[in-house]
Amino acid sequence: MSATRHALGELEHAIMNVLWARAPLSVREVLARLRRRPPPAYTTVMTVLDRLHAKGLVERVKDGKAFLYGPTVTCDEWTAENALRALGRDPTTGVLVAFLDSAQRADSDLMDRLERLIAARRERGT
Amino acid sequence: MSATRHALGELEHAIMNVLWARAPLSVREVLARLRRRPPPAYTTVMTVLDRLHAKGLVERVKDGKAFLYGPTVTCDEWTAENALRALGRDPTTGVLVAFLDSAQRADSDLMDRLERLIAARRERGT
DNA sequence: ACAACCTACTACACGGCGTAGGAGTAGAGC
DNA sequence: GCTCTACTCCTACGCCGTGTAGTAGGTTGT
Repeated sequence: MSATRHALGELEHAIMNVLWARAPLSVREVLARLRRRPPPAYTTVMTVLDRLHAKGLVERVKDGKAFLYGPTVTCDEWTAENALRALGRDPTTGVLVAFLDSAQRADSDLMDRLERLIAARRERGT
Repeated sequence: MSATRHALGELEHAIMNVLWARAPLSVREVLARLRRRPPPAYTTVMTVLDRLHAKGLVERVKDGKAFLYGPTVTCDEWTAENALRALGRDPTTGVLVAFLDSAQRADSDLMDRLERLIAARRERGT
């Protein structure tokens, strides 16, 4: 069941997006930047931030009487790790082939970009 | 808004693994091949197969009085599509870089294998 | 001291998943 | 033909995660 331990809900993800766009932010600032109608209650945002904090996805520091919240991982890292986790550890060749198949279908440039990034990385040494 | 929320539960995944290993199978055969203690009830397996069928992940055909169940996608396709979905559509360069970072950390060969597969695919045309 | 603002604790609804019982049904053996 | 049996279908319940929020209680400035 913990296979999806890292799946976020919709509001959780929206809040992470706010924090990824600009951090650190107070609860009130997060609430203000959420574009949802109707806007959730202050305490709703609070609760979700608490849960994200419990999951280790956000950290918080006291600023006066309020907390400021910020992400502990970048959006890119988070996204990439999720994708890698989805691939499973020690992916078989079959999985990788299917991955490239899907990638090419979805975005014909994706493979090129991957190839260039791998090449560039190799030039930089390891 | 999880129309495309394809996260499977633990039992669901275990059953998919059974079907991926050998299909088509009847409910009883799936049950027999599940290595769980205590073994779930026959109807539990039935219910889960029903749900997987409703999700479009398995198909079934009548065989006498029983149904035979088989996966509609291969394990590789399923895994690869999940990974690609996790990357998001139109992944930024930052995401791809982070993906390669994670990949290299997790499995130092992974990038090499990806590179070779991309090269091979390019040689085959397209 | 009071008002405004913040956090912490608690709660409830809802949906997905694991779990399974009981009803219904159709073929198999007597 | 009638029962036995195996299978499916329908229904249900508990748990947990998530969205949602109220209330209580603390702190700070006026």
